Amino acid sequence: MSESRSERIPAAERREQILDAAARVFGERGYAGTTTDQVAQAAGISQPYVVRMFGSKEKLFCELLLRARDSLETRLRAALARPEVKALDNQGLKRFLGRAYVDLVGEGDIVLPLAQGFLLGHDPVIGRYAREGFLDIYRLLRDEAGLSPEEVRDFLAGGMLLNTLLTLQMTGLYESDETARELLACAFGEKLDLVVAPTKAAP
Amino acid sequence: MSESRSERIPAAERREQILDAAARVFGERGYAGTTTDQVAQAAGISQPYVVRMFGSKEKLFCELLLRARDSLETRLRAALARPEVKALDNQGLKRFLGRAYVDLVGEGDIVLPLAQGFLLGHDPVIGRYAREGFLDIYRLLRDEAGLSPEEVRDFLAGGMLLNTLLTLQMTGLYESDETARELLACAFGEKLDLVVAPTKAAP
DNA sequence: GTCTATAAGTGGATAGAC
DNA sequence: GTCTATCCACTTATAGAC
Repeated sequence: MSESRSERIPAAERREQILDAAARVFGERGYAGTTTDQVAQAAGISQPYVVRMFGSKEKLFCELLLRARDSLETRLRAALARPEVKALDNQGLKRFLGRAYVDLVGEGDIVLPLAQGFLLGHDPVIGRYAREGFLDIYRLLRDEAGLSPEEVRDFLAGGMLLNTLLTLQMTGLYESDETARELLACAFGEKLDLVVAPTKAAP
Repeated sequence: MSESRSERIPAAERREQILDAAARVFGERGYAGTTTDQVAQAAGISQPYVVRMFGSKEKLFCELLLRARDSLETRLRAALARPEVKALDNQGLKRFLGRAYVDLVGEGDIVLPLAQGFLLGHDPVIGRYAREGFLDIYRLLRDEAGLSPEEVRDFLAGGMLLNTLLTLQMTGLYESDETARELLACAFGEKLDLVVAPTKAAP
């Protein structure tokens, strides 16, 4: 049923598996709160292999940060390139990009490591990475989307709230707590079911 | 010059000292990223004493969460009780409360543990505390301040952005990075100098 | 490409002296 | 009220076999 030794798989592919697993675990438990062994178990391999593949826990996390930032930037640029956006004013554009962000969030745990990274300002290496990533997104929204600083601020603020609700696992209270339900509905809007009833596509 | 053994001080007072120190350290490094020894050093006492005083690291952190929530609620209620607020519409009220929040943030590191707690949704005990605290604030803003769910959402979103900029230590880039300067100015507004040039009052 | 074994270090908590 | 000493569990990382 379960094999104690993993199938032999090309390194590049295994690397992606580990990154996926790591994004989930780090996204949920944070950098310091996650052990390399938890990542290994989530990826179905041994702990030393995780370390060997990325050199260190820190490097693995930085990799995650880069990946999350790239996904986000790619997604935002794709949204900006759509024809509908021509017809939108900045207010409408902000909403449109906001929906694109929620879509990305709902698709998996790619962005939560970013949210966790934002708490690591004190760390000499990860902190620098995280600040750079944050400012990159800021500039993208300002220069490529053409939003004013205030509009960018409001967009980012909304994103931070969504991140917080997710890492708080407020979504778990949706059924049982009326206040939570109201807040979640208001924050996620029409995209609510992406986070309260995460659809696992059939394989 | 420095005494290796601390002065003998009443427990209640020592308790406050430890809580202050712990708020700083936990606020900066997060729950898992902080050791009880770091707290002890910040408070100028021995590590076992910290544990003994609060029973465990977890209980100490929960205490911090409660304290931060109380401070925040007290501050918001005080703001709501001021005479000027009568003349404000909801938009103005939101801004007024926002300034009250920044004041509290600028006064010390009382609220950052809250921000760190919001990342601990996965933890069975701390997660519950943090969610409850978050919903408490939500209800206060909705029921006592009379804001609509959307207005509360926007207020909270703004707060989450401020928290993020703080824990990211973006303020450290104020001098050197133009983008960071623009973003910080936009996010903190007139209260900017509370966070970029923290004034330590002379004793 | 992947594992087992393990070294080396760290951290929370307890016991007991003063 | 506060410390020193210390235990034990856990964690990252390395070595080396297969």
